[in-house]
Amino acid sequence: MTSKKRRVKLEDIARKLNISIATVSRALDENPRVKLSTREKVINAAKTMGYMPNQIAKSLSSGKTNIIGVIIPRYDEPFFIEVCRGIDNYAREHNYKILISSSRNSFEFERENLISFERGLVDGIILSPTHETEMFAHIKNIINKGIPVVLFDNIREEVPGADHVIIEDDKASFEAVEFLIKKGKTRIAFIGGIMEKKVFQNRYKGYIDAMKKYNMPIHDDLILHCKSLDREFEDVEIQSFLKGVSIIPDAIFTCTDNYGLLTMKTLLRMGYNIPDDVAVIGFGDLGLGEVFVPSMTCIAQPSYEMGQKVAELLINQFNESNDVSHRKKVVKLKTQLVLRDST
Amino acid sequence: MTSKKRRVKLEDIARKLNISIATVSRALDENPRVKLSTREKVINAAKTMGYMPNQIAKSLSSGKTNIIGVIIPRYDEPFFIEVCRGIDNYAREHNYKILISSSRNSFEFERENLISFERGLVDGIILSPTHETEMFAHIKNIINKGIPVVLFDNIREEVPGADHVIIEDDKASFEAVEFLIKKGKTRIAFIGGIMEKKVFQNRYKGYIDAMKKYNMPIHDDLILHCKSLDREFEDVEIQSFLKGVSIIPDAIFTCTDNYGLLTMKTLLRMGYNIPDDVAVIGFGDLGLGEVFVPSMTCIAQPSYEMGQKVAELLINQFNESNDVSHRKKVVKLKTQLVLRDST
DNA sequence: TTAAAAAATGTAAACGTTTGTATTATTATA
DNA sequence: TATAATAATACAAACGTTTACATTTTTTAA
Repeated sequence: MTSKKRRVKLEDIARKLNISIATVSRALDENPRVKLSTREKVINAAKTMGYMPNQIAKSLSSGKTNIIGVIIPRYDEPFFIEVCRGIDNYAREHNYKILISSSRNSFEFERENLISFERGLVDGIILSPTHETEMFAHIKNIINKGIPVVLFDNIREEVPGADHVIIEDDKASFEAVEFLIKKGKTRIAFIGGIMEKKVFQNRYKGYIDAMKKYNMPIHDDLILHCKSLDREFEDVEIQSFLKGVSIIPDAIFTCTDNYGLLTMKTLLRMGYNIPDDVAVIGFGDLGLGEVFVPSMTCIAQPSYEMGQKVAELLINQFNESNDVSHRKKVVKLKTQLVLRDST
Repeated sequence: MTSKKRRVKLEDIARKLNISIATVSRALDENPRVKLSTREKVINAAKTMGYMPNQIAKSLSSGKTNIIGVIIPRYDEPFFIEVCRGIDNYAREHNYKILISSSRNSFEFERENLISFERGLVDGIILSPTHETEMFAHIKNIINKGIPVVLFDNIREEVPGADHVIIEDDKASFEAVEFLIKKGKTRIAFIGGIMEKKVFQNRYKGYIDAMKKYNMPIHDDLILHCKSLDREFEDVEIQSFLKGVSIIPDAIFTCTDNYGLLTMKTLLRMGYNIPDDVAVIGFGDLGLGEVFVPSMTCIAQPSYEMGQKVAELLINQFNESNDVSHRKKVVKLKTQLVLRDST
């Protein structure tokens, strides 16, 4: 039990059975070209000797690693985790593993991650660009090298040769705001995120569109574009917004579950009643909205399904001919307004 | 732009510059054995030709993949994500990537994942065993093959040859319950998880120890071992527990943030005042406790640090001599009781 | 019982690196 | 200016597979 236990490899089995490596390899593959009795001998020997194929050698030989690279802007956002869960699930069913890395909301990290994926470790890449990502050269580069790419969530610009999966953000928030208006709310505030993010642009657009359509006055005072990329500062920002607002809103449409929860928290602490004084809507619906008291009305985003879809598109690319020319599918996923006590 | 763009490899550079592959390889390594002028030529050529090293070939040749395999019981638990974030962070700083997979709370999946990691894809493994994991043969097996292993969180049995990182669960919950007692609470309920999980055993132990030490009556009626492994059913279980309880508790010690939040939610809906009627403590402190109204007192677990520690131990193992004999460090991390409005 | 066909196995190149050792080119030394 | 020492480079094996093609063995048919 002390010794240098070398991995057993095909050669060892071959030597033991006095046959060639090729035959061993084929036997373990259940290749009918090798006689049944030999196959059985090999499989037995492999088992008793504790053979485990070397994935790296396999990959080098086959040119496939069966690994999918995933780049998300951050880990501490349930949305991304949920998407990853969806990816993982679909991928595993199709015999792929996923290698996740975070770009930490930084374009530079995103680029680095992408480059590190260029080294042949992954068969394809799933990427959710950061808000800083304005240039797409690094992505196009990867695609030009023939590596399949699927983008999701925050897509500022369609990248030729990649597939895209997005949510109908504008439509979703339009509907949410419309719902508030129809409830009779007239002073509807908006809390969104950095406008560098396409998703926040779209959610803002939906808000504005709905307000305009119903001829509601739009007060700049009632609009906050949260700049923080960090839980703690989001809280600070929202608090000071709510405390400093000149007109008291009777509803607040919020672009994130977390914004929604923070908003409700602050409102409650300030002594407002939800939903009677102020109604609140969140975006995402990743579990917490249901637990809060009062529970939070949310736009439910199909995050898990998004992950599955994204993985499906990528794996389809693997199986397509390498004809890059006519890819670029854009899949839009639908949301749903889930009504709860906060409205 | 149509064509089969083959990856450029060392050979291509070598041919172009009319030198040997070995020299190219060494030049790119900045190996002083190759003349400075040659090095520069090679590096330039590599850049202009768009050379990217092939990670797989490198790994095969070097016997190192620089990938760490991580197995967690589930994705949708902020604790595990936070640990992964810690691992990822430390790993990246030391030039490792992480490959996460979920055992989905199933021993069988855990085993499968472990086996798939035996195929040489990862240099070492970080594992948090599921509650179903009673046998450790599969882990010992891996260790016997010389693959470094670090275990964390839910460790039922110390595995020789592996490092362990745990939290002082019993101590933490003892302190929390003691705190409640000193606050004058007398009917302290306990809500924990499946007793197959060591962490829940320990947290229960801490509760019992504290109650005994202060001669508090222990009512079985006030104790719930939640069996669900699923958010939705946790809610159902806790609700029916709270609604069916014969004595109204004046405090509830809870073994999870989520249990705590669900408890608070149900109590509030039932019309109780927190903390005046009932105080509540959660375990974990992964962000939500702060947002809830009232905010939740929690035992703060150093999850991120746990991840870092675990990664550190693994990477240390990589650098040690392969002398398996005297490994098996057990690192215990401290918790902290964070006081908020729910107590 | 032998030639042809089919089945089983073997040989060797390939995947893209790294690296120990051998070889060649350059410089220093006498 | 020949030679020893050193610097620079090249050769080839190794990492553990897969697989096209070659070879050997077995079976079939005449």
